[in-house]
Amino acid sequence: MQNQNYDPQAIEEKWQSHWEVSNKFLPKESEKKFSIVIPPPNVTGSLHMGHALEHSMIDVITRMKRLQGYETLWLPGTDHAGIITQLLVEKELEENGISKHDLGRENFLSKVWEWKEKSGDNITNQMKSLGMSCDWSRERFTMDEGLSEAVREIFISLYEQDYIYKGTRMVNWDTQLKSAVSDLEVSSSAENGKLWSIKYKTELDDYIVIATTRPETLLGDTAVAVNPDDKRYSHLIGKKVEVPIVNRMVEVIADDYVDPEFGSGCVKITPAHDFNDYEIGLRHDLDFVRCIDFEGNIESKDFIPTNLHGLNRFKARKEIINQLDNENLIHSIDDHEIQIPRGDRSKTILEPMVSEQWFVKTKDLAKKAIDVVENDEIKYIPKAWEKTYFEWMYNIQDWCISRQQWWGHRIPAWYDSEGNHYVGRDELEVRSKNNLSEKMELTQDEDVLDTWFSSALWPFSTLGWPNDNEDLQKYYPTSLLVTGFDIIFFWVARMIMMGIFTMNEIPFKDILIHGLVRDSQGRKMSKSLGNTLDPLELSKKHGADALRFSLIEKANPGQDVPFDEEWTVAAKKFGNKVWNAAKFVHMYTDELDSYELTEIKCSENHWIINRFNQTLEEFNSLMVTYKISDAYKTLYNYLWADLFDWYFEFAKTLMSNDSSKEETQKIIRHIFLKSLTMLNPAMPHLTEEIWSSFNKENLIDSSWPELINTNHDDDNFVENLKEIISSIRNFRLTYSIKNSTTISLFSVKIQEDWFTTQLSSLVNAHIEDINGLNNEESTTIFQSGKFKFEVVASEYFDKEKEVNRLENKINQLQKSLDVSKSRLENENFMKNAKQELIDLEKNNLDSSLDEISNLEIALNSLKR
RNA sequence: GGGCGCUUAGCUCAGUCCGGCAGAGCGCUUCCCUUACAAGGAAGAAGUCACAGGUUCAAAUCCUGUAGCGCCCACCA
Repeated sequence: MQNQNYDPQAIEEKWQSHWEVSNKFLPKESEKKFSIVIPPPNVTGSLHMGHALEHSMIDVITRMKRLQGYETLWLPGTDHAGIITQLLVEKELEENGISKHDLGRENFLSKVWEWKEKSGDNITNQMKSLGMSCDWSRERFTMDEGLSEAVREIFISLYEQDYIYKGTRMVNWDTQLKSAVSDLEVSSSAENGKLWSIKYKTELDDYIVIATTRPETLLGDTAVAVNPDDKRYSHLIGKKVEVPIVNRMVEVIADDYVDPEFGSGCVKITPAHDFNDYEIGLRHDLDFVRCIDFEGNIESKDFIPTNLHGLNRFKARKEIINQLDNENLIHSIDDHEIQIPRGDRSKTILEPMVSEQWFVKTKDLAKKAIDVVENDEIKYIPKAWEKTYFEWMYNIQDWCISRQQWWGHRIPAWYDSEGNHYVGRDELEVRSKNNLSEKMELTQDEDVLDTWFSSALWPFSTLGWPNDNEDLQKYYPTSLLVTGFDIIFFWVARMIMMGIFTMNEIPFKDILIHGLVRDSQGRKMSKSLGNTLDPLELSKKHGADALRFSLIEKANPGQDVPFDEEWTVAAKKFGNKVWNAAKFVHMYTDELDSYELTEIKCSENHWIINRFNQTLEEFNSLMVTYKISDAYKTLYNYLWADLFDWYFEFAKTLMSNDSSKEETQKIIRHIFLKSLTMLNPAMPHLTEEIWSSFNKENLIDSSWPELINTNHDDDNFVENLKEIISSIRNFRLTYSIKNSTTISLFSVKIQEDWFTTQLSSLVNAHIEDINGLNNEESTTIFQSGKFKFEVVASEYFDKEKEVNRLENKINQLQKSLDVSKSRLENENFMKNAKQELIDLEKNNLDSSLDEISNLEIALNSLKR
């Protein structure tokens, strides 16, 4: 027997440890497989609302599949999150006055590992406390031995098949991290800046004006470009101009890139510090003169005035402007909105920098990854995201995978003293493969790989690749990926490419894209706005089940979730309702020895079975398209309105009668427990606890409901009954007739027994034959379908008010009647509409006419 | 500059693919402590389906355009 009150805290931890200890989350052998890998959270992070949403969605699907008899694996794990984690540890060290260079690489890394060990369990424990049904025995970490081996193997085979190359390229350089970052890790924002127009002397003893937003880069100018069709400057093409301050003579070149309409139509070209200029530099074979170093300071080179040496690039800008001004070389200064590229992690302004990096050639890999989505082997849900995916994939750039960091997978490449590189599993292998003498000194590449490189391997590396094992056979490709749209490029696209490259098979079939959790006003949750909510706190306050349900109830594909704590409060009330419903079922049914269903006779029981079946069917079909929110809203409405509000009341009547008692006891118990099973994936603790008060085995080991056989068509009689009950209750309210007052209802003929029994018991009425009614009495009428009841006016109500009520009712019916009438009289409608629809209108016409005429009779009797 | 999405009740959203009398939850109003549940029950009120045209017997739904909001991508110095 269950406790008196619903207390989530009292039951949730108990079941979490029970499930885990008794290995309930391990896959159970079955023909049908369902596997999913978690989008690995950062190992040092803690759970936020986005995680809670994502994990709740995954867990609902996972638990449903488990109940449906699939061999179900949800594989958890965490990501080493290279840059963020390193920054975090560096920051902590700095607070103690230690820099990572003081420690050196080895010592620093052991500090990071310490940190990882310390906080690594944090997020998994938080997941456990929300009841996530991951197979924790298979938990992985992107830097553990197996996954590191996978990274090495794939780096090597990509390299050997020419998909990885090392090259000197223009990259986005983060001067704080002192590392290259990929194009994707750059966010541009429009900011107010200046456009400086600067005079460059020409060899014709004249000057031209060039416009720039970054005057400090003129130190590295190696050309000035104009549009080839620009008549104003055609005489200068091929001539020299002098770059101020460094007094370098550079050529005026013609390039289509230059827009003659913008600024003066002349552009300074700095091939070493601008992406466009870099391209132009390549096209025109210009010199690449670096004038800013990797820390963002001006280089101390001979051609640069010494007062600028080592100066930070922004200070240098001021200094250069001053100097130009002194030399009278500033033509004008205008306000100008500029796009400032910042690093996602450090938030500092990035510097385009030419440097030597490792790249993945993506064109061919992307081609295959596009094909599998185009031919529907992989489906995005919602489908609209496929367009975004295609757009990026068609224009994909080579992927810069090296990072000048310490925390991460070190690049498996070694250099000899001449700078030649050799790729291999380790130094020994490199030597033997390349016939290098043992005397030759080799040093390993200092850099590590982009974190997303190891994440891209996640769907198979976590299953044990490169070892060909049972898990890989069974669970690859995985069934589903649930993730946010913000990492489609970072992660999803790359997993598809790497999955196909490595396994020759797609990594997952469906990609379910969820939305963002926002605050109740629809704003993004952010620390700076102070509108973040802590899922753990919410769970503590209202229960994990309530938190899960409040998220699930809003979680349709692609849909943002505007979250309000009220939703969680409401979900807890729902849990309480279910709890009390369970008590009710116990109270009325525990006395039976067997709950085996037998023949079903009662209309109300047929009705609830039909409602259950409809709900189950709708739920199942919504879940096929991952409309989790709609599925659970459907279940919620059915449970609360149909089962608890209506059916439980009907059942009380049925169970007070010996002839229908046992049948109803069986049905109510059966339906309740089946419905509870459907709720289980969303509210696992509550349902498991309730289940345990009815059954010996666990709900998690039970199975998903099937449709219940009923030989009875769904007639409308119970709906008629509900309608009449509602209108009589309305009638009571209108005339303040106390519930304790028994109303006398007169029926034309004594209606079916079950109907009148329910009616009289639910609205406290006494039902009599119409013959007992004095013809002179004014009456009012309640009708639905074939069921009709009259009530004597003088006993209960005010005639005038009732005339009003009836007239309103007639008006309503009349409107509907008019619609049907006009349609049926419309030749074109009769010609074109489906027969079904015509029949529907005819039926409506008939029933409306009938009801109206009955209401009019009552109306007349009142007006007498 | 390109691309995508959204606009339906006070709030959050279904419904739009495939046209057939506008739906749900929350909130709101009134009544009710009736032995599962007041964390509850009952009954209500509430919408020019953003706007303007068009197609159709029939449009929230299809077509064209407009406006507002949001997001993504992009090198105009």
